[in-house]
Amino acid sequence: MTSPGDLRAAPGDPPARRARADEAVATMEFSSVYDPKAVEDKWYRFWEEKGLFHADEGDGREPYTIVIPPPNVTGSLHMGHALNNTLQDILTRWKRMAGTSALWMPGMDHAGIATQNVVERLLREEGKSRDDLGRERFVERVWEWKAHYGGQIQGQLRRLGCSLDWPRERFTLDEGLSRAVRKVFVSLYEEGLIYQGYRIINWCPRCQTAISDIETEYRDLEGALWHIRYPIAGSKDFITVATTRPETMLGDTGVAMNPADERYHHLRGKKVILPLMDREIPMIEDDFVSLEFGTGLVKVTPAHDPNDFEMGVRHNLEQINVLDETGVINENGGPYRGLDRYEARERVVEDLEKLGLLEKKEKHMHSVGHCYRCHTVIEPYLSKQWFVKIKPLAETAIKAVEDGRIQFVPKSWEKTYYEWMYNIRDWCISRQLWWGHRIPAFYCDDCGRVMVTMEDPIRCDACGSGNVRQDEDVLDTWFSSGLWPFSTLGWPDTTEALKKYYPTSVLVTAFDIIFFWVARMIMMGLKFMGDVPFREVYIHALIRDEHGHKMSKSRGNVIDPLIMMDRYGTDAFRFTLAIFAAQGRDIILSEKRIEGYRAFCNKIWNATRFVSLNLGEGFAPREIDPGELDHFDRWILHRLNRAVADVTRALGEYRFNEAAQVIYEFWWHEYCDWYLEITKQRLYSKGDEAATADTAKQVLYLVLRRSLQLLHPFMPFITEEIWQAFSAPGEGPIILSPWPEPDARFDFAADAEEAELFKEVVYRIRNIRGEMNVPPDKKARVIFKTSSEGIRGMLEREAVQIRALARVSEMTVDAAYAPDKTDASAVMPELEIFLPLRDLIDIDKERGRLEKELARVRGDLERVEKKLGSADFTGKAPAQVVEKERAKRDEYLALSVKLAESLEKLA
RNA sequence: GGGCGCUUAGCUCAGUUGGGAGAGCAUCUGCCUUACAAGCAGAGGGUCACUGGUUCAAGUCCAGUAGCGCCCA
Repeated sequence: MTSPGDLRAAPGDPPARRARADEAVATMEFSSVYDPKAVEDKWYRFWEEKGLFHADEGDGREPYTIVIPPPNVTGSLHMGHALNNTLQDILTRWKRMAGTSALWMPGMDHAGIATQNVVERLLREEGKSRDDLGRERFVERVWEWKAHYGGQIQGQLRRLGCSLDWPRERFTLDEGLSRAVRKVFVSLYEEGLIYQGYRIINWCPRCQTAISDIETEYRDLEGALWHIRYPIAGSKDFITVATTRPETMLGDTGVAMNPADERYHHLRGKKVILPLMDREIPMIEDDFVSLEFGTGLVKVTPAHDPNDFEMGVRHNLEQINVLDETGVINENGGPYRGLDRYEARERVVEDLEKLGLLEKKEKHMHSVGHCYRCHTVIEPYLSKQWFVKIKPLAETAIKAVEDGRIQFVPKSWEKTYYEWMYNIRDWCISRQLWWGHRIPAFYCDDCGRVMVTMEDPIRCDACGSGNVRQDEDVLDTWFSSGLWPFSTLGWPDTTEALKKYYPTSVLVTAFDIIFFWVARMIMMGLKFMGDVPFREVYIHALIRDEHGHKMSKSRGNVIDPLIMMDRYGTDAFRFTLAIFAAQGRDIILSEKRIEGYRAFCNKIWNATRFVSLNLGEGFAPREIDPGELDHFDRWILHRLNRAVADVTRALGEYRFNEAAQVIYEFWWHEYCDWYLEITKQRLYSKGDEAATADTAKQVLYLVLRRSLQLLHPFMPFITEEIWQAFSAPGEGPIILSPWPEPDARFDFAADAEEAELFKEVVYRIRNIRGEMNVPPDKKARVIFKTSSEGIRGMLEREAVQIRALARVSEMTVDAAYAPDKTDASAVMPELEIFLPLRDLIDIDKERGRLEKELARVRGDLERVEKKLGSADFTGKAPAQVVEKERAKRDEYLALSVKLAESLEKLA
């Protein structure tokens, strides 16, 4: 076994290292159909075992870093992951080949709520609850679960071919990252940026924890608006309030009106009687109350609504919490105690109706918050929680994007980022869970002192009491993910890795976690590293179903990436994702498309098979001397240069679809369709062409190798398989081979143009044959009529190729040819092509063909002449554009004249 | 209610300083041509959602309308 050091090129190696001359390439038998299953596992193991994904902080190369958006430990690979990680792998493999120290940092997220839910569900199946086990035993149980069932996604990422530096893998709950979390918490607390407070938070009664604002998803639901009468104290009159949540009235401590609302001025300073509870509550006046909505009077429940909470604080109203953590009415709810919130709603409404206090019930659409984890309806709930004071952090984070230290690609996402950052509210970070980083706050039971420290205190630092206990809550999982770009590199220690690889180069993610994650990493990175966590943020598409909905299990609209990989091979799947990944648009994936790119894999495979069969035993690659190249060699090498430049540029701009498209086009429609076909004459024939056979082999081999390299980031497996099955001694694996660069010796623009003319000639003859239904075995005679010396030279020189590719038996060039009535014809600039078809010709068909062509050309001519006839155009358009139009006119004119002549002969 | 995006061939989608409408799949025709039938050669198919504006010139820039979707409240 070779060690990684041997496979890896030294930093000073020339970029275009080639195999030494005179050494024969290894060849192998290729089957006629590519079988992905036979190669994928093999090469992944090879790369991983040899440590080829490893980036070495001491290698002296330029760093290139990507940190993986850590998947949940409970997660398994879905389409979003597949796209996200394919794109990161493309970038990483590209940059690794391009000679940088490319680090792709792997890891996972402990996913507090999700993981705890999974384990609690398992316990329930055993008839137990987490309380039966107790905190310590429960957390142990979660670790056990993780050891056995967690992290399935890692195997799936390997399956996808991800070149992650696995030995560096981190987990948000491991020792080092926990130390980072604690350090951040303690410093923010000491700075006053973390505080504890009583607030209305979003409470999930099922998960029984607080969640943050952004973890709450709003959905429009049809509910009801109940109009309820509250008697005015000391009067027979009553007022009417409207509410969507009647059960909360049990906690009402006031009724509010807008001070400008003249309808209700008679109520100023009055009190009303809260029905069912028989509590006297005050009327208050507050600008918040809308004059238009409902009756213009609103019940105020400070403990169960964020706006009411604010009003309650302004007017010094009592806060009465009527719910417990499970969403059941508590002792403050009087006779309704013990009822679930929805049962209580029904009972309250029934009772009001009996009392004649229910005025009416209307249908009402409103937006209701749901838990993003379990989709339970969120309860706005008053409780004591920990918060991050976010404004000061957000300000620096906004600046970092404004001044360009961080750039979003596509740029339009910056607006979304600003929008959120300007309106950001304090972040509730405490969760009433057991699985996570326990909040490092300690309370003295004797004096009430709160201590937030790096080391667990044994006694109170104020009164010396030993009755010290730690806060029961854990931190929001995103608190630790926010530190990911530096905590994974060793922070708070100053490691070599941290010095070399921070700031990271780019963060690749979908827009749906810009708020959850991207913004928080920026804030935390700037705060604790003093520098941005990444220089660019590439926001890619979301994969949606055919209706434009996000794919999700509950919708049942998922396409399973693992099944796609099984069915079509990983390379075809990855390539499809890449070619779909256009900027700024979501992806609606179709399986047909994956199938199409499986055919591309097969095409590559068979092209290789062709080359392999034809190079022959003992083929040895050597330096190519530009002087030995014929026009087609020059054409394909020129096109290769273009492809290399285009792919490199596109990748640099995160235009994955463009890069993939260029490679596809080059491989299939240039290399396979034309160059391979052209070399056949040179490889097989015994004529003059045979003299250039060796050159053709060298070019076939060189272009194949470079094309494989271009394709490698997209299709890692098939390219490595072919590369190694078919390489010269001393050449390392493709994954470490140097990224191709355009070779200035191979810029042959003029030859390329001539080759395009040749292709057009072949196409025209094929077109006639196809339209006239001339069977392939029927070879045709062709006469070329031209007075151009250049064209004549090309035709004569490439006679063998034209005969082969257009299936021509005999061809002549004759400037004075007088066509026969039974000739089919085609017209090109400065060239006419005639095929004497004799009895094969269908005169009507030929006439139809020419008429169609003539109509097209005349249409073009008309358009151009109209343009040129306008003084505005000739006067105002750039001279270059006008000149181009004139040239077009001359061409169309010539073509139309000749077509008309041909038609006349048929008459 | 506020913001953003989309509307191009039957389907899924490209189209980056405004200057010749494209790909894959599907359809039709002819071919098992010794790399590949997961293939080869050829063909048909679009008022670039609609209306107006800017411009010599608009799929591309601007405004409005309609439909669809997303995010936030």
